[in-house]
Amino acid sequence: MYPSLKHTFDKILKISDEDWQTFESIIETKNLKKKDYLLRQGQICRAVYFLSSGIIRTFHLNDDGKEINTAFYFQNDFLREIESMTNHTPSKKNLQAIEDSTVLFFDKAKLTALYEKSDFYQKLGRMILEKLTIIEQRYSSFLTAYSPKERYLYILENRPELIEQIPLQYLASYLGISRESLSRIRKRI
Amino acid sequence: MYPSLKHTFDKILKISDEDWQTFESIIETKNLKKKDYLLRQGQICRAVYFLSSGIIRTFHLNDDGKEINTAFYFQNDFLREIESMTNHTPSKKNLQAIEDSTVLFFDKAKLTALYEKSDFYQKLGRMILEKLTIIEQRYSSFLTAYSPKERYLYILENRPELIEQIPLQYLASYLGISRESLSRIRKRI
DNA sequence: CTTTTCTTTTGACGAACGTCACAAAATCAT
DNA sequence: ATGATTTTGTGACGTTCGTCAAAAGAAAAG
Repeated sequence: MYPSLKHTFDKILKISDEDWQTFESIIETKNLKKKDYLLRQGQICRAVYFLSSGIIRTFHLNDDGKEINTAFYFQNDFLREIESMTNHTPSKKNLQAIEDSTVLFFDKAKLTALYEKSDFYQKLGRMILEKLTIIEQRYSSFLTAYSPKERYLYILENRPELIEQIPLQYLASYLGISRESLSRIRKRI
Repeated sequence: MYPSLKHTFDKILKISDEDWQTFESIIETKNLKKKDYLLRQGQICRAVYFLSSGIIRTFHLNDDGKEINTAFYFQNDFLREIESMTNHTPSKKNLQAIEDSTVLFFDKAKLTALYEKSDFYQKLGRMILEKLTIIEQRYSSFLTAYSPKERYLYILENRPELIEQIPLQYLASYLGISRESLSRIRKRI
C-alpha cells in the first residue's frame, strides 16, 4: 500500500520492511473535494500531511482581509504546516484543496510514539524537516532577490506547473504582487 | 562552560548532565572581527553554528550583483545555513560578522556520530530544525503579506534591534526594497 | 444551451518604487 | 585632530505598482 509514499521515504532515507510495516499502521487517508479545507485558520494542526494526489494551497488573510498564498503543493509533497503542529497553537494558515485531492496524514501523537520506538523515524523526521527548511529559505531569497517581473520569469522557467495549474489570482500573492499587476506582467511578456 | 548554549538547549529540550558533557567535547570556537566571513559563497558548510556574541548577517548576490540580506543573527541564535550543510553543496550565501563575534560550531561529522550514540541529539536536532523552519515561514509570510511601509513598521514594532543595530543598507534588502526607498519610508515616518 | 458565477484582463489615476547622481552625515584610520 | 571612507539622505525622473471600477472571457450550474 501507499507505494508513492514509500518511494518518497526511500528517496530520503531507505526504509526497512519492518519500519515500513509499522509506519503503514498509523497512516490515515482523507479525500478532499475542490475548495474543501484540510485545515482552517484557528484550528490546531494535529498531523503531518502528505499529498497523495491533487493540489493544495496554503493561504492566510492579511490585515486588509486579503488572501495571501504562501505555498502550493502537488503530488508527493509533504505539507509544511509546522508551526501549529509543533507549538500546539492555532494555525494562522488555511490549507485548501485547489483540485480534488487525496491526503495521507500521520497523527502527531502516533508519530511521537513511533519516535520513541525506533531511531529511524526520528532521523527521517529530521531529514524531512531539513528539506522543508531549505524550500522555505529558497522562497524568501526568491522574494527579496528578484523584482516582480523577474519572479514571474523565474517561475515560468523553473516551476511552469504553477502557472499552468494554479489560478493566477492565487499565484499573484505568492509572487508578492496584486492580481492586476501579474496580469500586466504577463501581457508585457 | 558555555552556559548560554546550555541554557538555550534546556529551553528547547532539557539536556542531561551526561549528554551535555558529551556534547561539550565537540564544541569548537571561532572569533570573528567585524567584516570577517564565517562562510563564503561557494564554500561547503561543514558545521552547525551558534552565535555566542556579536551580530552576523547572511547575504548573497543577485543576478545584478547586488547584495541581498536574508537573515540577521544575534546572541544565542542558531544560524540557519542548512542547505549547504545538508546537501554537501557549495553555499549560495555568505555569513559575515557585522560586529566582532564569537561563534560556537559543531562539526557535522562529529554531530552525526553523536546522533548514533544517543536518541537525545537526534531529537534535539529535529526540534531546532522545527524552530528554524517556523522562522523561515514567518519571514516569507511577512514579505508577501505586507507592503514595504508595513514591513518597516512591523520591524520597528517587533524587532527594533534590527533598526538599531543593523546598517540600513543591509536592512533594506531584508525588507525587499532599495536603500533609498527605506530612507524615504523612514522620512515619512 | 443558456444563465450564472468566477476568473482574468483592461483602463484610469495617484502613489510608491528603483535608479542615477550627488550631498550630508557619520565613522574609521592615521 | 584631520582626512579618507563609509553610510545615509535627497532630488529628479521614468517605470511600475496598487486600487477601484468595469469589461471580457472561461468555467460551472441548471
